Amino acid sequence: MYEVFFQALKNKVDFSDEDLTVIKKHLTPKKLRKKQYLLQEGDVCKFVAFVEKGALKSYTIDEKGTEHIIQFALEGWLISDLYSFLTGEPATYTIDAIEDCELVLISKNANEDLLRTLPKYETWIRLQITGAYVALQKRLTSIISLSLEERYKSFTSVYPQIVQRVPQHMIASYMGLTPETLSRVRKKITSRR
Amino acid sequence: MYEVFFQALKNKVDFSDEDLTVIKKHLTPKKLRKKQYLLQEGDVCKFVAFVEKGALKSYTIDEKGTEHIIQFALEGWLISDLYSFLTGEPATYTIDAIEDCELVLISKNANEDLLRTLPKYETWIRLQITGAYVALQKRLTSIISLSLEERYKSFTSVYPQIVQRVPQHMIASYMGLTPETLSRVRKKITSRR
DNA sequence: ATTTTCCCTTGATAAATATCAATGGTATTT
DNA sequence: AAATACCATTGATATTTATCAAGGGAAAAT
Repeated sequence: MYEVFFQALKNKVDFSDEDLTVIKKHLTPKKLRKKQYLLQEGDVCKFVAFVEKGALKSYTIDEKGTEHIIQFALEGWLISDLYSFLTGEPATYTIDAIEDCELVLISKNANEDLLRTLPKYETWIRLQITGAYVALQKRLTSIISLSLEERYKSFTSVYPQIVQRVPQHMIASYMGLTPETLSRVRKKITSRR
Repeated sequence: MYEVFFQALKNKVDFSDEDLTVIKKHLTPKKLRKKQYLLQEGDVCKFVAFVEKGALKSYTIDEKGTEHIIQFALEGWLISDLYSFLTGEPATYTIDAIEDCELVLISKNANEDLLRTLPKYETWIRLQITGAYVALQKRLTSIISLSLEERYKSFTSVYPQIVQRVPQHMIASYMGLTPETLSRVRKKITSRR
């Protein structure tokens, strides 16, 4: 249990076995069936979730009922509504399972305890969030500076696992497109080979 | 000197006077005239810059020579090419001054020393990057889920200082639009009042 | 085995946005 | 004070993307 999570911890920071034991005490495992909610918009987000297995997405729904995907999370990734988690405000995102999932939840209390008592945990969190920030900035850069075709190619080369496991209409949503437009972009790309 | 920076430090974390003295030793002041470069694409980014005074932008330039603005930074904000700073790879962004600037530079060595020796500094950095991540995620959300009009309104209400101090064509670039389109969006909004 | 649901594609058309060109205003430089 | 550079706006047109509608195939449910 928690194998993927512990591996992720050790990859970045040199935790001792005692550190890991302490961390373990603060974790809660959770399984989720495909299509189940992890978080619903309007609820307060009380955890950060680490994905041991499976795939999830976070998204908003607009007035028309259209889903706009903010983030995917596969094995080894963290997912949460960070703003809600940090402030206690109602979540603006919904999170649900694209596949059956095994998660490791870090509650607000657990997070605060670990930050207070285990400096290495804070280092790990800092590295995680820094990596997430850099990745998000790259995504934004590609949105405002590349053509659709280039964006899609870049996406498939950076996240081939997502392309394989997630339906295309979700990738379209993640890119801010309609499924029809993404289908046409893909056609153009493949017809050119 | 460094007043704004120290205020930003104290706002988030309870630094002692000794802490601040230690930090001060690691800082380098820098002034920049309007239009001067702080960082050029291709160079390695060797610092994180805190803005004491003035305004800067980071951006990429595409094959056509068009500038795509990734970030603005006003007083109290940090700006850098974080990926280049962390990895030592050549920067993908250029940073230059929109107004005359007074900056506080934190070099790579300074950053590493402070992280190693001053846990509170790590906490401050973690809080900064977390805030930046949340803000970036909001920007992304508005790009993929709002109409142009709503996005511009949201931008002006979140960043009124930027609207006042930065030419509109730069805001258009930041939004991924042509100046003409932004001008028309603005016209629509104002004509409706 | 059949039905149902989900997903992707395609076509026709509408709407949004970019491009190109021109103008006038304002600030800055000379 | 004149000249220059910078900036925002507007119009005409082209391009891109969304919308609406339909169909077919594969997977999942019954």
